[in-house]
Order: sequence, then C-alpha cells, then structure tokens
Amino acid sequence: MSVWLMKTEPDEFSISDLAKRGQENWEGVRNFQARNFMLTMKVGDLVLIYHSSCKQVGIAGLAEVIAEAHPDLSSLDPDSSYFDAKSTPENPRWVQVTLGFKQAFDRVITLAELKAAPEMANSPLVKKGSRLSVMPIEESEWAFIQSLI
DNA sequence: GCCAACGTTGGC
DNA sequence: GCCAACGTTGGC
Repeated sequence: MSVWLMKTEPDEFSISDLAKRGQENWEGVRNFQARNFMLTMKVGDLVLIYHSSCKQVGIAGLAEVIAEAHPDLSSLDPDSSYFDAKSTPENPRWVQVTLGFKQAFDRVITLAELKAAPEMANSPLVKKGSRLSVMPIEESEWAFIQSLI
C-alpha cells in the first residue's frame, strides 16, 4: 500500500464535499508528472487531501483509491474547463482516479507546521516553488503525519 | 491582489 | 533543440 497526497482548492471541492458525496472522480489533473503518479495508484492506496489557495492551507483529511486510473473524459468535452484539444477518444491524454472518503481530520495540518518539520524536509510539498499537485508520501512522512492527527 | 516560480508553447 | 513569451499555480 502506498500513500499519496493530492491538492484541491476547497472552494471548488473540499474534504467535506468528499464526505458528503462518499466518493469522487478526481478529474482535471493536467500535469504530466502528476498524471504519471496517478497511473501507478492501486486500489486501497491512501490519499491525503490537501487544501490549497484558501484560508487554511494544509492537509485536511484522508481518502482511499477505490478505482485505478481510467480516462478523464472531461478532457474530451469542449464545454469543460478541463478540455484539452490534444486529447482524443482513441488516445485520451489524461486520466482520473476515483477516491472514496475515509476521514476528515479534526484540524487542518497546516503547511506552516509541515514546513517547520525536519521529517518533511524532502517532500516536494514543502519545496519552494513546487507546484506538483499529486505526489507520493514516504513511509516516514506518513508516520509523522499520523502522529499529528 | 501580488508576484515568484514553474510548465508549456511555438518561432526560429 | 533552444529559449523567449505566455499562462498557471499557489503562498502570502
């Protein structure tokens, strides 16, 4: 089992939205590195849900992969803001995974405290200028994060 | 709203 | 294949 982190803007879709809906197709990822990580996700993998571009930036809860990578059809829809002309039905360029809700944390584990922790120093999450929206979480990092919940 | 840092595009 | 210009991300 692997652990991942995925970013979302809570104004668009938050951990409480996921709690309400139970599951969600994680569409709209348009970055190759992030996509390649999604391609390696397995059912049962855990996913930390990170809130970005908001008042309380940080890790807000936990989900699990309930369906592995499959074509992101929003890339084929001209009416979607996620439309990509270079994606075709024969060769869809982008994928989504389906996440199931597990837990909303009692508090947001803030970016500030993650930045301050030596345990997280190697994570792309705290690297200056990193905009990666899907990333793996190391076992040691996961252990540390669990200790904060 | 600002702006630094990044990824992508497209001309050459 | 280089690189300038552009659009986007995301913290503050």
